Amino acid sequence: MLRDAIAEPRQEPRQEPRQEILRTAARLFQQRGYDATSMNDVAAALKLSKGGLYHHFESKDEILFHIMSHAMQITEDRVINVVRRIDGARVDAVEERLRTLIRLHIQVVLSPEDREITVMLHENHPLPPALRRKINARKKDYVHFVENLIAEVQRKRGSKSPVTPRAAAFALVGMINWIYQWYKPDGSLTGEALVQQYTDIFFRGAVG
Amino acid sequence: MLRDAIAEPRQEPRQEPRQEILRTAARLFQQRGYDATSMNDVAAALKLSKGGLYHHFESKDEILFHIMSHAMQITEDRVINVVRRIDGARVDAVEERLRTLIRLHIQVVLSPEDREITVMLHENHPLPPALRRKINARKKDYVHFVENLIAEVQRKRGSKSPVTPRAAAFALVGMINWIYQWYKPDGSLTGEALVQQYTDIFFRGAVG
Amino acid sequence: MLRDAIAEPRQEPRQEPRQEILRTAARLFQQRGYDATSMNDVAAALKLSKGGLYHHFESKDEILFHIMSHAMQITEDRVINVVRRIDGARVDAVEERLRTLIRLHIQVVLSPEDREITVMLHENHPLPPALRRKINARKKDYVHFVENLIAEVQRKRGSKSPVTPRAAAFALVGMINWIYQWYKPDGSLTGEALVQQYTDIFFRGAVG
Amino acid sequence: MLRDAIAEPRQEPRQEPRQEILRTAARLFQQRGYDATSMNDVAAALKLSKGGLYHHFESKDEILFHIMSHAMQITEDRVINVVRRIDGARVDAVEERLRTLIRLHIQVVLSPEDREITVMLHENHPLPPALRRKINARKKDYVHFVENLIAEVQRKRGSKSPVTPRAAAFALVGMINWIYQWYKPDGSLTGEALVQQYTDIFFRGAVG
DNA sequence: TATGAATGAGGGTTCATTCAT
DNA sequence: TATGAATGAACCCTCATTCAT
Repeated sequence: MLRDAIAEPRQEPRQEPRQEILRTAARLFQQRGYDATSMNDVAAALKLSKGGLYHHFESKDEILFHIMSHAMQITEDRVINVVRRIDGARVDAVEERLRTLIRLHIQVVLSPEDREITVMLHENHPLPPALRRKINARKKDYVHFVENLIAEVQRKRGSKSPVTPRAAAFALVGMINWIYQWYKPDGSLTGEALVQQYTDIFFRGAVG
Repeated sequence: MLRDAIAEPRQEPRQEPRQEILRTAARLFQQRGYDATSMNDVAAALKLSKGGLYHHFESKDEILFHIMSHAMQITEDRVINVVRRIDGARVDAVEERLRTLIRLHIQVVLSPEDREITVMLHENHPLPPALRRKINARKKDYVHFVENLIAEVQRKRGSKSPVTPRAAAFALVGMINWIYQWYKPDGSLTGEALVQQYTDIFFRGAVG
Repeated sequence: MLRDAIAEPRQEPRQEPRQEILRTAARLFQQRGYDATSMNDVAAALKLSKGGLYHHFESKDEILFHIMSHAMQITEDRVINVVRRIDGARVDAVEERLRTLIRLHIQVVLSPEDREITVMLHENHPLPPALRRKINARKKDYVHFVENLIAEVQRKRGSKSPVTPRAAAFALVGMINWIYQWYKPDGSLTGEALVQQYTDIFFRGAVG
Repeated sequence: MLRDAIAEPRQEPRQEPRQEILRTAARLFQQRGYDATSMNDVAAALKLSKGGLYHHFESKDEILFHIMSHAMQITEDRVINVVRRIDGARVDAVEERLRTLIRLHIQVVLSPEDREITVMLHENHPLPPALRRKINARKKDYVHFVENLIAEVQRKRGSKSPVTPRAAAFALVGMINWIYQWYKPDGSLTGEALVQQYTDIFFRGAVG
């Protein structure tokens, strides 16, 4: 133990090249699709040989899994953890939490540097079952978090809405996640406008 | 002989085999993903040789394209055309149109026998650009139809909502289309419940 | 016997469709090459189904063989038989025979309606050995005929040329057959000019 | 170890495998024809997997193109460049150039180790248009070289022959290139005899 | 005769992965 | 670590041929 710490200070593989591979692979997977992207493509984009790639990741599956894990991590860090930190003592804190979640979730989906999000949203099929289950569990946790938050807001508001938090959570997550299917950053709709629109729709309906 | 002559009055030029191929292919594409399904798989599922498959379709791409076209056709037939037929003279006809659209769109997405819908929603990447553009044009038309319908409802209601029909249309279509990603037919949420929940959310918000 | 002749007056397959198939196939084989032309291509060009084609010919090989046979027939009819008919009694008849052979052979190679010639010259490989041997025998006979003719001319002229009739025959046949590789009908060199040039070259050399 | 270090001073970046592939492929293409030779055949002859073959060449087309390029290179190196080096000052140098060209060209066609020559002469069809144009340009250059040489000889000789250098060049090239269609190395006609025969025919005619 | 459906073998090519160097 | 060569399975597709109708 001690010997290891001294004699081999850097036993674990360096993290930077792995990160760069994941970033590049995520970009390619997003642009062309996972199946249409070969390990050759990834290696070439990194100016690396195919063999070199396999020194960092055991398989293409593993790369996809790490991209998805990273995407979940980003979501948890930049949405859930931030929302959790909002002070619950204030009177309208709960509602602010929900509004913040909507805003942050949309920002994550729109963030152009986070290609892994789109990959996570789209590439469910190729992942081997065992790994898919892991990702799905985290996705489910996310929806649960949203569901609980919605329930809290309804409670705080004394809402008599027939809408169940569960369905509301799926609706919210669905309308936000679907954004990657149609949103063009150079279109007329800015990210901020989208946040306000979707917040309004979710809180007050679209035709009120 | 005579029996045949009576029972099968004429051997009309068979369009069926194409339909059966599309049905089977759609099922496999939905289950395993387009890229993960080989023409061999499709042929085997049809108890046909690979070569026999190519007697009916020129390429795997073409099959995918026809599946997607068919999915759009279903959507247009079973949602748009039905909605259009609702009598516009009645005082609340416009709102009923929108409610009907939500219901029918959800039913189409949930319909277990229409595998092509899911394929259309998911498999954008593999389609060659020229064919993809055709499908995308029809998808865009659909969203426009929804957008116009929402605008009408807002007008009829004298809505002062800051929500634009465009954003509302994307939100609605997104939350419905996303259903295929999580819905389990054997779960606790029935299709009809889902319709009511989503309608409420869209008309009055989720926490009102 | 008698019965046959009466009851089935046209026992043998009609010849016309076979001829048309051969003509069309020869054109396609010449344009695209034998291997690059599928039976489908041939059938389509004839506005015939693939199955229909096989009622007239047993195999693609057989078509190629008949094309080549026909090409040999043309050569024999339009070159050898004509040359043979030139009256041998006249004093310079032998030399005229050779000049005529050169002219007719070139005309056959250049004849735009006789696609089978080019096919015969080019497509040796695809023919099955047994059939190839048949064609090759006739090709050999042709060269022999040329060789004998050249020998006669040399004898009549009392030539002391060291050139053997055999080599001369190959040279003559080679330079004429090769024409299909480079000749463009719309170029500056007319067929008649080519005849005169090649005749001169063969009789008196190219730089005399 | 030490032995190795001495015997094989350095493992230079291997260009050999490509050369060996081209050599083997040329042999097979010549024997069976390009279309009748599969990549499997080539790989098997090299004791290589099909996939391994594609490590060195991108496509079958590319292999054919390189074979043909190499054939043209051989022709240019062993015929044109040698002929060009013949001293032009001597009085009969021009005629010697032409005689040398005939000899060297024939030797190239007869050379049993240069299979690519035959392939280049025969396999025009399979090459994609873009590549075919490149090869054809070099072929044309060759004929032009021959044409110019013939013109020079005629000039030097003060020839009054009606034979144009252009037609003479085609005739010469044709009769030589055609050799591959009939020549048997084990026949009675030696290469050297063939050279003398063809030279005589071309300079003085076959029946003079 | 003619058709259209079907077959089965094989075509060229791709690709994730392995491994000696 | 990194490379380049190699593998072997699979992929989409083509094609000569057959056969029931």
